[in-house]
Parts: sequence; structure tokens; C-alpha cells
Amino acid sequence: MDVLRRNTDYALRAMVNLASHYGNEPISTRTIATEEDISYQLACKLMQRLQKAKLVTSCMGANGGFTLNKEPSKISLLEVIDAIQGSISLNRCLLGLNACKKQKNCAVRAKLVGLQDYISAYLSDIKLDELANYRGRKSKKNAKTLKRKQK
Amino acid sequence: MDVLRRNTDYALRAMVNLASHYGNEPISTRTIATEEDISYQLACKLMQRLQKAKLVTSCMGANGGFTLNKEPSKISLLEVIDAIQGSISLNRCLLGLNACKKQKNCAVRAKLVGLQDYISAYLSDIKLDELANYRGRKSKKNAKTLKRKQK
DNA sequence: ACAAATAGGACTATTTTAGTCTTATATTAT
DNA sequence: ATAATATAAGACTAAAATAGTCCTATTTGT
Repeated sequence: MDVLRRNTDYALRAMVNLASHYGNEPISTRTIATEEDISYQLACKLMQRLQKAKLVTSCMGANGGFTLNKEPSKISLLEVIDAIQGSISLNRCLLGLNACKKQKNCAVRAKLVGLQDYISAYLSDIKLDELANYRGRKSKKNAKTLKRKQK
Repeated sequence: MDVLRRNTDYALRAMVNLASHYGNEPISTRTIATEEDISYQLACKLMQRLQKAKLVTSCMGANGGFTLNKEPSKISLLEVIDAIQGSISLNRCLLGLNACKKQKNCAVRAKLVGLQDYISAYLSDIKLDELANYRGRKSKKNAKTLKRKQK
């Protein structure tokens, strides 16, 4: 079972794409969709959600598109996840809440909350710039390879 | 989004139930289903899965039922989760694998693997006896309350 | 005016998860 | 032996969650 959903993955790719163009003109959804292998319509939906979450800013009209709302180093993986698939929760169903009548407070639940906090902190620590840089490195490599091939 | 599914919750309740009867006769699925508010048929399915995972032992026939295969203190939450919903994975979809052509090795993935290891360790540390004991405490409390009411 | 964008509601399809039905088989007590 | 009470397990159905599409409106630059 995967915690991160497909749409979250798409959105993250879009965000990394934007991160790597941070400071320049807005990038259109069409461009993002093409570059990141996402269906255009779906990309539209995801960009809208990212905008609602105030992670990106939109510019309508010709030459429009999206830009990041903050520096890449200030946008975390957790924010993107929250924006697209909502916050990840471990508990609810675990020996507690409405699932099991027999206990209102749950020993495990407390532990799981602890785990959840850890996860959140962990994901908050991963920022878009890291991801974009990694990609950058990767594409540089590709460029080199290409050059060599062209010789 | 919840990481632990409903069936996992059911199964966990069943396991805690068995844990609280550890050392005695087998408990029938019908009893478990009744006590833990699970549909009988579904409970059968879940018990079967738990047996396949070798967490419980079955005794067929009249007076049959299930018993834990190990001491409650040696069965972890993680084992139950794995048996019912399979191992929890964070990655797959995250900037890697078949999802994104552009990178074979992924910077984030490594980080997520780290997180995943932490989660596994955390869940391995929670054992059935703790949960059963907590329940025990709780029902004592209820008994008290009941007594007081009866006065 | 036109082309290129986003905005967003409504809808459909797909996938995953949950739950049920049915039949077979094993064990015990009578 | 037979009846009653269990588990075993495959096939199937239903429900819920997720992904994806379609259509129309609106905005903006040339």
C-alpha cells in the first residue's frame, strides 16, 4: 500500500519543475503537463489545487501560467502532500474513535500520534530546492552524455 | 487519508481479543465477531489471512477456533498490519521507479526509505500485550463504574 | 477580434477496499 | 452414524476512493 498517491506524485513533479524555473516567467500548465508526463486536464486540476493551497500563483491569459509562491527552499514535501491528498493520518481506525466502542482513549493512539508527528517533521524537512537541484544534476549529466554522443 | 485500513483495524481487534485469552482454549470466529463488532463472514476472512501469516493457529471442528501462535508480547502491530494490508510503503510513486522516466536513482527516495525504516521500527515496537493490558485496565474501570451505578 | 491561458463544475471511469455467498471439509458430542 | 459447530477458501458483489475527462466560462496579451 502506498501512502503517497499518484496525483501527489504528479503535483510534486510539477512543483519541482516550477522550482527549477523559480524567478523567471510563469510556466504554463501545458508545458508542465508535457514535460512531466501528466495529462493536460489532470495537470490543470492539480495546479488549481496547488493554487488553492497557496503554493503557486496563477497568471491568466496569454503568456500566463504558474509560479511558485515562495522560494523553493521554503516549500516542503509535506505542504505539497497536504495540498493534494490531505494530511496523512495513521490513526482514526486504530482501536479508537468511532471504530471501537470499547475505548475512548487509546494507548496505541498516543503512540501513533507520536509517530505521526515524526513523519510530519521528516517530510517538512524535505524542500523543493533539494529535489530541483538533484534533477538539475541529473539533467547536466544528460547534457554531457548528449555532447559526447554528438562529438 | 488513513494509512491503516478498516480491515486492519478489525484484525487488530481480533488479535487483541485473542491476546487477552492467551493460554486458554481457542476462541471461535463467531465469538470474536460478536465481541469486536465485526461481520462474521468478514471476520472469517481476516482470521484466515492471519493464519496464512502464521500469527494464529486454527482448530477446526466443534469447540474449535483460533489461538495466537506466539506470546502476545512477541506479536507486533507491524506484523498484523503486514498480514492484512501488506507492508506500508511510502515511495513507489515518489519521483521514481516507473512513475517518472527522468530519474532512476532518486534523492528523495533514499530519504523516504529512511523514514519508512523508522516507521517500521516504531510499529514493531508496539506489541499485542500492551494493547490487551490497556483493554484490561479499561474494562476494570467500566466494571467499577457499573458497580457504582448498581449501588 | 483572436489566440492562449487559467477556473471550475459536472461527470465518468478505474481501481481499491470491503463485504457477502456458497460449498467443502474437519472435529466433537450425542 | 448423525447432527452440530467449526474453519477453508474461491467466486462474486458492493461500496468507496481515486483518477481522469469534458465542457464552458473567463482572463489577458497581441
